[in-house]
Order: sequence, then C-alpha cells, then structure tokens
Amino acid sequence: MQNSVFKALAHPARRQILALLRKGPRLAGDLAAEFDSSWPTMSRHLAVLKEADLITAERQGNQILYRVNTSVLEDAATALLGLIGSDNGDDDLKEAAE
Amino acid sequence: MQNSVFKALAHPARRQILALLRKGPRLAGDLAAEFDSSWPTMSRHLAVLKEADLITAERQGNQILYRVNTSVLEDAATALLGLIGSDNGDDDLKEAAE
DNA sequence: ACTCATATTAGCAAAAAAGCTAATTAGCAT
DNA sequence: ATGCTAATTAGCTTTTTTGCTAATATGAGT
Repeated sequence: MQNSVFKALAHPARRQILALLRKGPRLAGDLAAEFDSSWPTMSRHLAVLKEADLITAERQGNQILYRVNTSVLEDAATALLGLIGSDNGDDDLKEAAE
Repeated sequence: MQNSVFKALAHPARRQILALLRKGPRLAGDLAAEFDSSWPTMSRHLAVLKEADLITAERQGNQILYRVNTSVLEDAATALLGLIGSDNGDDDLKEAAE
C-alpha cells in the first residue's frame, strides 16, 4: 500500500537505511552498526521498511541480507511527481472531488 | 527541513489535500468540505503542510487561499530518486559510512 | 457595536510510533 | 546437547500524532 510506504519514509533513520542500501545489499548487523539506536530498534525499522516492501530480506546462514526494492521507491517518487503534474499522474493518490 | 516534509507526506489526508491543490489553489473551507474530518482537524493538516512548506497560505478577505509549493514537492521526489541512483543524489539524506 | 461566516488555536483524550531491556528464535560449530 | 553469534519478538514506557469539542480570532456586512 502507498500509505505504508510514505509512513515508512517518514522516519529519518529509515531513509538513511535506504541510503545505505542504495550502494548495495547489506547485512542487518552491519546496518545496525551504523546507527546509535539499539539493535532491536534497528530491527524494527527494518521490519517497517520490509512491510512497506521498500526492502527485501534474505537469510544467509546465520545472518540476514537486506536489499532495497527500487521499484517501490520509484513508485513513491512518481506519486510525488504526480502531485505536481498539470493534469495527470495520480494513479495512486486518488483525489476525492472536483 | 526534509524531515518535516516526509512526515507531512505520511498522512493520507494530507497527500489528498496536495492532490486537490495540484489542480489549482483552493480556499480552506472548500478543501475542508471534501473530507469527513472536522474542520479544525483539516485546519491542523493544513498547518502541518504549511510548516513543511509544502503549501502556502494567502488571506483573501474573509477566507484563506492555499496553494501547493511545487518546488518542495519536487525536492522530495528528487530525494527519493536519489535513494535509487547508482552513485549520486544524496544531497540531503547524508549516509553515515561505507 | 453586533452579527455572521471563515478559519485557527486551546485543551483534552485516544491511538500510533519510537525506543529501551529482556527474552526468544535461528543457524552454525564444537 | 551446548555454546556462540546474529537477529527478531515481547513487553513495557515515553513521546508524537491524530482528532474531537469548545473557545478565540479575523474580516465583512449591517
């Protein structure tokens, strides 16, 4: 859902996680090490991003590899751009009236 | 700040307000009439959007005309796109390490 | 000044989000 | 089975957000 995506993007730490992931897949612990928050807190941020389908998780033996889901991010950007365009682009935002 | 923009975008009603505003400036009351929420609630949504600089308000005698601030919306979209691009675009998101 | 319409601010209560510690699960190695 | 590391889930408290009603401001008209 579009809403969970924007909600996920609302937290700076989560946008930062995406920024890190942009450069390539990363292990959860590796990611967690970059932040001041506790590991469980990071885990929750990752869960929020995963629920929004902004990232995907893949078990690698002992650890978990996360990668960004580019297409969902693109869709979000497109939705924002659609809020600008003169008369089209609101595939998802659905306006209520006129 | 980028953060207040994404926070403002996190609420569906606010994205919908922007979608309405995309088609042209509108009066607060006109806008409020499109939603189920109470008028004060709408007023607060507008305040959040205004604080994020996503919209601007202009008094017109008795009423207040709101219009979308396209450039801020563009910046947000660009920031999202920057989360995708292969090696550039994080003007604002600031990654922590490598 | 009084009134009506438009809109915001105050003040509160309910719901959601954030973040911690402690406990648990998952997989691998000994 | 035990132990170790990696990561998540549980349970809790604090903070933030949402959304209401009531009260206040602002401007126009009479």
